[in-house]
Amino acid sequence: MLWVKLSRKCATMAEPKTIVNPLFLREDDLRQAIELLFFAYRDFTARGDAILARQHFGRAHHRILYFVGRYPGIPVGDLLDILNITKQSLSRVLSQLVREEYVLQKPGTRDRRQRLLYLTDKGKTLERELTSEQRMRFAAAYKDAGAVAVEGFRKVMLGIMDAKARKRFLSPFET
Amino acid sequence: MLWVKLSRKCATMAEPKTIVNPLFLREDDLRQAIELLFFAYRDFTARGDAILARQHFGRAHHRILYFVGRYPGIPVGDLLDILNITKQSLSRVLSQLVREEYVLQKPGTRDRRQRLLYLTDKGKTLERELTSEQRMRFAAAYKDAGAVAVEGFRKVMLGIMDAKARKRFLSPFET
DNA sequence: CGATTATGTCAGCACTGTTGACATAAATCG
DNA sequence: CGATTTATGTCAACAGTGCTGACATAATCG
Repeated sequence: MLWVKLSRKCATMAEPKTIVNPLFLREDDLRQAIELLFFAYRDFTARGDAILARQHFGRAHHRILYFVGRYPGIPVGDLLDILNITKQSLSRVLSQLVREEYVLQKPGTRDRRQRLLYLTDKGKTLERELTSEQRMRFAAAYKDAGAVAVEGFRKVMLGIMDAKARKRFLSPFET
Repeated sequence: MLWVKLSRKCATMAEPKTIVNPLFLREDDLRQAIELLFFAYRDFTARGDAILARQHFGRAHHRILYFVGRYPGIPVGDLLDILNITKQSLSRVLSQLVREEYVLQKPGTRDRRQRLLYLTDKGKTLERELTSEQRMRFAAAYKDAGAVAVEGFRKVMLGIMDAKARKRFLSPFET
């Protein structure tokens, strides 16, 4: 549309970056960082949302499928910690996934209060469909960017996360 | 909570990268990438959401304030392009911001159909409060990660974005 | 002038997150 | 054992955000 006019105003957005002093972070660099994250996340999630809409599902369904697939047998409480939402929010979506047989619940053996979560075959299929698009996206981006860039990406993302999440990410065996 | 137990199960997440199978490594790297983006975005937006909740606002309000602050005088259509939402979705939030005097609308001079958007002082204040937290987050992350990592982050994020958005980001003068 | 464009609005629906209240079963502690 | 805590679930209400569909106005354009 009026992207040309708009673009004139954001000329600084794409000026050649010859980063001289990393400690002197310009306002514009930080704005650009915010926008990179915004646009990347926006496009990263867009196709998954479209797939989910077919099933009358939303992004929350994908998140559950993803993390249950990632940690088969995960208790509900751990999932809540990962997602940082209330049990009521989780319950609505999770019970739907259980009812429609994407997710299976088994009582815990050590602690029989727990409901351990597993993907059914149906759940695995949908999870794969959703996540594979995102993996391909990262595979392409990683390949284009190169190993050094990937390590840089990792560092910056870890720096953006809260200390708690970063700690978990880096030393999962820690109490 | 049960993070210890969970952690046992996600051992692959942080195991030293000495595993031989290259296919497994690749899969795991990509999963890790997805999770880095998820956790970073989750924590990146959390504090802003809390601030917005005070004003009975949501993330959409922040996005409008942000981009109007970024491109003063932006027409509504351009904002729609940036946000990738429908005019109805935008309108609900934008008219609220206009009504409560965070955003000012002026008819365009060249094209009087357009409503050019500007932040009021009130809007600037709130935008600054919201964005400054995010800028500080990136400032700290960038500082810790170093210049090389920042460039890597940029590359990967650009690779994740859709080609259209990447093009705009990289060559804003292009038609 | 007729068609298109920029913008707005009303209505309805769906997903997702919140708070508050209440409930059950199992583990834990004194 | 009995009291308490923990893990989980559920009902209800409310708010924010995105969508579709339909309709409206004013300005621009050919």
